[in-house]
Amino acid sequence: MVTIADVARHAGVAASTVSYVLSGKRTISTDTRERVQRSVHALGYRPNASARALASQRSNVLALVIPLRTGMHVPVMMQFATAVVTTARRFDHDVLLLTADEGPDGLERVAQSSLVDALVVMDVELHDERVPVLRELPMPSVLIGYPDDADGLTCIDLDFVAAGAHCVDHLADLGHRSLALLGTPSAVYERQTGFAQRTLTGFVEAAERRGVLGVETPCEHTFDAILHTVEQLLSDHPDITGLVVQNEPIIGPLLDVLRRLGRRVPEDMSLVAICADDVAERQVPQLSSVSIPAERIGDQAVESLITKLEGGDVPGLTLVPPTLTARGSTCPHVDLTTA
Amino acid sequence: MVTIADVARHAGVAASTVSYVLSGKRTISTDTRERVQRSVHALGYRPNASARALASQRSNVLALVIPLRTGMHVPVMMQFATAVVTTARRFDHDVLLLTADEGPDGLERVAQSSLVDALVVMDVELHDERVPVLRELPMPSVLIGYPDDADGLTCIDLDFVAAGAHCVDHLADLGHRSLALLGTPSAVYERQTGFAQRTLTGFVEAAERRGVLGVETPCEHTFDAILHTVEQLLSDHPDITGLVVQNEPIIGPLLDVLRRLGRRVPEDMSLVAICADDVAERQVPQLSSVSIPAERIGDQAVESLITKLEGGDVPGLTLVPPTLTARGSTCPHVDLTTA
DNA sequence: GTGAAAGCGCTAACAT
DNA sequence: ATGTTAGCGCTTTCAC
Repeated sequence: MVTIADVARHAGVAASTVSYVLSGKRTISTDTRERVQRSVHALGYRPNASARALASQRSNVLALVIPLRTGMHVPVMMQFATAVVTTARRFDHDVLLLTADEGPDGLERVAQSSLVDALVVMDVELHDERVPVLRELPMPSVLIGYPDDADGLTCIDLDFVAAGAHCVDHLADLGHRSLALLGTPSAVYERQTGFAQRTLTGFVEAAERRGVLGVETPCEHTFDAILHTVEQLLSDHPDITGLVVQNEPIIGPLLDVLRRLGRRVPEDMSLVAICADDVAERQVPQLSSVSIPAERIGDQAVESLITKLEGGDVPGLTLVPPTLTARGSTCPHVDLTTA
Repeated sequence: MVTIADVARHAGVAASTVSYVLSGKRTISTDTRERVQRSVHALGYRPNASARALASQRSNVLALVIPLRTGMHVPVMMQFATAVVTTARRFDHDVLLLTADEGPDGLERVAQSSLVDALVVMDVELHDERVPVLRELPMPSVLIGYPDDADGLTCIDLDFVAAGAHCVDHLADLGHRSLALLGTPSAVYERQTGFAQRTLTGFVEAAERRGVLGVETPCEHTFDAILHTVEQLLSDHPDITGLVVQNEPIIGPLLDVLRRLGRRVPEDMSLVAICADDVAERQVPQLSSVSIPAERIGDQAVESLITKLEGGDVPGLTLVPPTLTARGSTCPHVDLTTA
């Protein structure tokens, strides 16, 4: 292994000079700088990460805590993780992957041991036991999603309230008067994950504001559950012509179910999904949807973290505005009673 | 920050004694050990990771290199990553996440700087430019998938040749005489990713061995492409009654296409998929499938790596045997010409 | 503009 | 069974 001392010797300078050439924290004469750079190249020198971290009190590593439960929003999570890594690299940082099942202790472990300089925590629940830990940690963190009490934290999330409302507005604009939200499995609501709750809030409020019927039901992932849920829904509320779906894995089967029940999309039933764009585009017909801008959120999270590491200020809560893309699964409602 | 010196002072011993209590590399009297452990607890001591790494020449971090292109086998990759992290933690290691777009340089960077002790590289192609780099790196690595020239490397993969053959055997056993393999998009074959090629090999060889027709076609992900591909296939080979699908995202739409073409599954067309179990189980009918044991492969990869780190020997190539689960999408072929 | 030297917090010989 | 000490390779004062 080639060390900084080897480079210094090769270039005929002191080790500290090599260090300063590399960090740029001191003005160096063009002559020495080039000589050092040549030596660095010639010897193939790579600074030792641990030595650097030990001396500088900075590991240049960020922790990314991802939920372990699979099946939730897997493709979105991947996009997100990819964005975090890519952006971290832009700022010369690496990413340590933690699964949420290590719990609060895991955060403490990597933080207290100075393995990482800062943390990105995904899938934050309304009453998340990691939140108090994060507050006490001697390093910055950014949460994706936000807890009930977000005081003193930095949180970034899609504005799910607005997302729910957008779906209602889109359908109401098209003349639909009776809408239903087909949500995540009830376990997700019970876990009090913020996003499901907040979408529901936006949906209900917007329905009220627009004066349309807005009913809501959770939905499990099995085909039978979907079939039963939809049948029940349509028998309880036969007037429903607009469906909002926030439950990525059921989207495919749901289209089957509607077909099987004799409801054409969009002629008999308009459908808006809250899901990744590529999922929406893969369906037949392509779905009108509010997409999850995972990449944008990931970028934002890392940028905020870097800002905080450099002593800068960032907003406590950043809500990324949702955008709705109209595709083939929604169309104007034809009111048969007045037509 | 509380250091090992603080703990030593608190317990009235030398710093090295604290170190040895923590590592267990020396026999310590019960008395001192307990005293030290109490001090560790009392002060909330956490060894500094960089200092430890610098002194011991071991970071206790593994690199996990995941493909950046999304949409391929995202859920499988997630399972895999999760398994790697979980198993790494069992061996007291952490996982640094790298995206494949850093290329060979990325591997060199984290290895040469001693950021990591070893690497797991996913999605290895037949002629992978990272392979020569890995060979020269001063640390162990494990590849998921395997390149053309696997000499001196440690590779783990599902036995895709056997997977392709299993599908043929299953269908041939049910009396089907004309089979087709609906493969990945042609770009995947062109990239020379091993798994697609090898499945094809197993499929073709088994078809020959069993004396049945075995044709093959790549398939893109759009609905129109699927429709067109299947129509073409059935018009070229009207006798086909058995389909093997290795292309996870098209599975849902494919069932639609068959329905639209008036082929019932399994009565008119038996279908075997090579995909994750949960995907197979979510379809209607549930699909007979060869699953990708991502968790098992991830475990295996980390275990091999740890063995190598400890100086142990591991096989150059580990092929995980595939298992076929028969579900509702395959049934015996009724030969109308002889019946 | 550059060098010398003192740590950063830990591990692992080398002592006893 | 435990203590002493010399690094690990780098950053960053302090000194000139």
